[in-house]
Amino acid sequence: MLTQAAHIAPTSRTFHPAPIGTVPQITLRPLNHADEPFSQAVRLMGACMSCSRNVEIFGESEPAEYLYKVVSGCVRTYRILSDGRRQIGGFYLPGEVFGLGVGANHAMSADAIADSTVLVVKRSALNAIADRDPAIGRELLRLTAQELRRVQDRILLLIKSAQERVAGFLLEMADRVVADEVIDLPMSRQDIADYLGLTIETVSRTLSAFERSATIALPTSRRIVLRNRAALNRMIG
Amino acid sequence: MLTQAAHIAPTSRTFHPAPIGTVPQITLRPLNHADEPFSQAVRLMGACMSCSRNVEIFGESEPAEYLYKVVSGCVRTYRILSDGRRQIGGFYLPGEVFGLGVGANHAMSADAIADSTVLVVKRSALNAIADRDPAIGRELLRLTAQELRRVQDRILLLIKSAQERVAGFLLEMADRVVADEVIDLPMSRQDIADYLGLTIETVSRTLSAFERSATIALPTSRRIVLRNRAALNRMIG
DNA sequence: CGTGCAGTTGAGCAAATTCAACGCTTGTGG
DNA sequence: CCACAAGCGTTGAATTTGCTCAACTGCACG
Repeated sequence: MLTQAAHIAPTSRTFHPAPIGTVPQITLRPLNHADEPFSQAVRLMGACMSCSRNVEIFGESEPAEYLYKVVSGCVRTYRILSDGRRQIGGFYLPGEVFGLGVGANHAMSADAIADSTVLVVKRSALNAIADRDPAIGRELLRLTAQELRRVQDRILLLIKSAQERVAGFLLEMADRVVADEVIDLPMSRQDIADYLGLTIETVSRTLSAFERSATIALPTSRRIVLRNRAALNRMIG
Repeated sequence: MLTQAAHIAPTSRTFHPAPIGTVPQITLRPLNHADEPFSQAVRLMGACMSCSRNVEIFGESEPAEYLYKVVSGCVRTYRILSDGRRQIGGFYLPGEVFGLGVGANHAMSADAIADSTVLVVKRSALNAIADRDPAIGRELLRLTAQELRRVQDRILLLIKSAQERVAGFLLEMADRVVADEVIDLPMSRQDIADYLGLTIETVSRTLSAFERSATIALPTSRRIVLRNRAALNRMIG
């Protein structure tokens, strides 16, 4: 009886990773660990594709044939509950991998929050070379364990008060985008609310309270300036 | 500003997996997948140890040298927040593996809820043979991904109402213990509360309400009889 | 028999949700 | 170009939920 999922944009389910031909404006930026066997394999075997805002990348319980790496933009994973509530599994920024987890089917749906480009690589191909090169398997395991760790950290957030959740969210985002003081959020208030298990109103009120106490500034609703990071750190305990 | 961690038993930090000599009453029961390379390796290379109630198995941020598999009893993992609150990461029943996740150090502490026996296997040994046998690596990945999935499912619980959380917990436990109607919980109300991000009073009240509505019966406080599983399923949506 | 621990229950309170209204920006069509 | 609708975000008031504090029960153990 919490968030009311609100307005899920009618994502066009037309997109599928199969058509390799759709190579868009490839922004070849320096990928991190670009020289490792895993990243190498992803770059060699992966197809680069672009998807615009609100376009679905894969759907819950669809066969999980591919692994994805964000090149630019931002992707969210989510589940819709039967009563319409939505839970966001995570936000994925450039350089981050999503679609992890074994089992035949995806546990969540994924779509682009902003216009994005994504590297797509066939899971079976990755597994095949993992059998020959242990480094690939280790990297897959490392990524999965890192994702596990991140989700565990979020559980820690979800048992806390609204103020602590929002503070924790801001610090997490500041940590993940290179920006150190000014954060440009790619996601809406509704996304943040569904990520933190709060309502959009509570998120908004909490941010306003932070602004009143000079902890942050809100030049625009999506741009957040951390004025007093120490105060935020104190909140999350 | 939620749960108040309450009464963490003074776990004796004396225990460490190193002393292999401490082989206790080894209950050799049929392990699941006992013939697979992974389980085989764990059985061959693992040391069986017993630990009694409230004895710590490993501590948060200790070096993660070992992997553990519950043989009998029940283990919980947890983190203590700076303000004293406790978050339980998970309960591990016989046959289940804990201590997963890479990185040099553990993300959580672990201790025995009831007198337990646990198989302990050196991570480095497992990694060494994983480089030669891809099946080991795959199984490690599978277990980590399964753990990830379980944690994601719990996030879905944590964004819901107290009633939904408790109902979800009961159904999860019913699913994991072989018992189909009568569940004997190994954990206290405080453990359940810290697992679900609720207070002990709310858990107790919710269970009482379930009993009044004839959804469950409570012969003793730790024994729960599911009288109307459909009603519980309806609650979790 | 008293002490301590685990669990239950009640009353009051604080926090977050719900419902509702409003402001701002954007895009669209006349 | 303006009017208007739609989407997003903010704010206020009333309500609900779950927490805090406190008392009380049953049980095990010395």
